Amino acid sequence: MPVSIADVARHAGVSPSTVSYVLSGKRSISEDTRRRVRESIQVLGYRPHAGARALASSRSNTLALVVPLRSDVHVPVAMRFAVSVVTRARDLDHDVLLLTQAEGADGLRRVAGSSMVDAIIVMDVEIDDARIPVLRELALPAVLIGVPADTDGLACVDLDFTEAGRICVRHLAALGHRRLAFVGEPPAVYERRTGFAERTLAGFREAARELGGPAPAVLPCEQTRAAAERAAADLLRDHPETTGLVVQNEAAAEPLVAALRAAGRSVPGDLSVVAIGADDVAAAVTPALSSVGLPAEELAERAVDLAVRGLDGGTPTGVTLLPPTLVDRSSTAAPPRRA
Amino acid sequence: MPVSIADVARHAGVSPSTVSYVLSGKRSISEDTRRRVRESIQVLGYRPHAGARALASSRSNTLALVVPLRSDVHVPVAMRFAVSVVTRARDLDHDVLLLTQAEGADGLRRVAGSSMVDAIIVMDVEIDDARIPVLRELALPAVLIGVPADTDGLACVDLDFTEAGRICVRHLAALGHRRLAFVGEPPAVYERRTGFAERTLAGFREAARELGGPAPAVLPCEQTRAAAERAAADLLRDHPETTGLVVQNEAAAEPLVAALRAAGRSVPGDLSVVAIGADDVAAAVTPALSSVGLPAEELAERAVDLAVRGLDGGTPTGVTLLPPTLVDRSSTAAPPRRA
DNA sequence: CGACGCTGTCGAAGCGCTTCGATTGCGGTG
DNA sequence: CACCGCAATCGAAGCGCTTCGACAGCGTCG
Repeated sequence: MPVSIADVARHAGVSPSTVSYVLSGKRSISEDTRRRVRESIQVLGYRPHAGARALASSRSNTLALVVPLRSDVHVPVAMRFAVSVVTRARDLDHDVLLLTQAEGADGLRRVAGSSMVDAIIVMDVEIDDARIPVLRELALPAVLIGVPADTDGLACVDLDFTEAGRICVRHLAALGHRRLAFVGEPPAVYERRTGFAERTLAGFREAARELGGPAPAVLPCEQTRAAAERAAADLLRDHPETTGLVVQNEAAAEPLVAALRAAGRSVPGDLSVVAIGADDVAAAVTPALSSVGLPAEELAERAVDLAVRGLDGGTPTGVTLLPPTLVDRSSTAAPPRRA
Repeated sequence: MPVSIADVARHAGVSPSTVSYVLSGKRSISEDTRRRVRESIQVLGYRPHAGARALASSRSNTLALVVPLRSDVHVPVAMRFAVSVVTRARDLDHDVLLLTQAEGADGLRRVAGSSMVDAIIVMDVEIDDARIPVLRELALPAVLIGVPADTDGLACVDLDFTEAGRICVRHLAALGHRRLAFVGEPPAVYERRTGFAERTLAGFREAARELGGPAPAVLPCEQTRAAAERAAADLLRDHPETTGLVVQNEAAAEPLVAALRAAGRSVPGDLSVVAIGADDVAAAVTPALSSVGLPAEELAERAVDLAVRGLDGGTPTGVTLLPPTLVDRSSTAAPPRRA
């Protein structure tokens, strides 16, 4: 039942090495031979043995993907990344080994040490991530989706969240808003210093500062309906002057807006809202939220490309920040005129 | 940098085969030798080469996991399965290769044919799933999470959804409810005949029939807030006599109940609601919903166990149905007395 | 027209591991 | 005391593939 390269070679009347070269294209093979070999492969249903191949070529054609399993990351977004990574990897003839956060640094050492994978892609990176030093010592290409403090010797891909924060402020400012507020991720996300959250806030604050006026309110928020409702109440009570709101929290966006409207605030009549995150969730809110989308598919593709490309020509390095774009929907308008 | 078994053998003053036997435990080795070998492994930082091992032993110690990426499966639930599968696999010293639905039957053939994996676990199985025949011909252990029509030669693990449907009815009936309704998964889920949805409905209908009276209303429902609100409105308009409601749709449960309450119906005062699905989402609704939980972790564990155990002692076969349990929360009570 | 450089192919040497005899000392048995 | 069986170990033969060096044939150039 197991067809080997030798079987194919015999069937095609060539040597095993020729079959190998047909498959890899690393040496020129006559048109005729190539055809015969391909036919034999077809007829016999030959599939190269992945282990043997990895052994002989020291290439497994497999990528490791570390997915987060924290309760405070938005699962559908993480899943979009994961699926996009797999899809892109397959396009480049690679497979994906799934690791959980829980495996930690040891897991990385294990899969790298046993040559199971050619490169590692890590999601949900913290500013001072414990896995960074390990990744660096591993001598495998590593690509982070997210940007840590020290990016030396690593490849990082992310949305330019700092700019995303700024863009939201500028968009609101251009409409005339001066009193802004920010509803963000759960406190734990900031506490462990997750790159994207921290950077967004930095960009938001920086742009808000340039606007002048008092520092805007910033409210972290758990990913639950109840927390979002609480945030809405807090906002209306403690910062009633707010006319422009930026929300970075996929789970809270809808209930937050719903709560604001339930409290009698019109969006965007009284309060303009801009979201940062998955575009589909922003678009699904009533009213559809203007938003800076998270291009998960593109980020994932870039990450895979870097990982696979990195396999030849040295470990890839450097930070790739995708430019954010704000899609204008029906949740932003000029602020109400002062009474 | 790459330490091989020969290096370890030299360092420990034994032959490579002895090192191998220390690692595998397949032959008795003296306490003393074992210790020396272990030390050398430690000191040199040896990791067996996965490919070489797979080649020599025809065992990859890797499982393939096929995850669904349909828009109509609840992503967090799928993720819980996936993470649980990986976790359990690691406990049994296996890794997990991630395949997407999109890879389809060819993907299965590929990973099986190239000996990348020792077994395959498939989620989101349909009653007449196109992958079933492929799985059967593959001669690798295959474990399905879900139950197709023909389970010959396959191992299947699932919650007993038929019984889950019945239990909900019985629970409501015991409280005195006679007029029931069912809000289910998106229409597409039924159209492609996904096992769990179809079985739940069958159990529900069967138990409802035994209650006597007219056939209960069944409303499929997309996984959006708007759809859930529509379902609530439809229910109140077309089936106002309903006092007991069963919901199998993680995304719709909360908005559905919210809409019913917004329409002036008290839960459980006017309407009792039982959910089927992830326990955490049911518990998070206001009021917390009585529910039949989906034991994703346990199902995943069983699936992995079957897959790995199946590796020795022939392909595992047979259907394992976990008994459902209803957790009583605050969403069910006696129906209102007739006016 | 001999040397040269291609192109297309082959053979053989590994890659690092497992596993199947075979071998060597033992203590114990009859 | 010759013999047996068992525990502990070794050596060698692969597993299926890639890749390097050789080499045969052939058109070309000086």
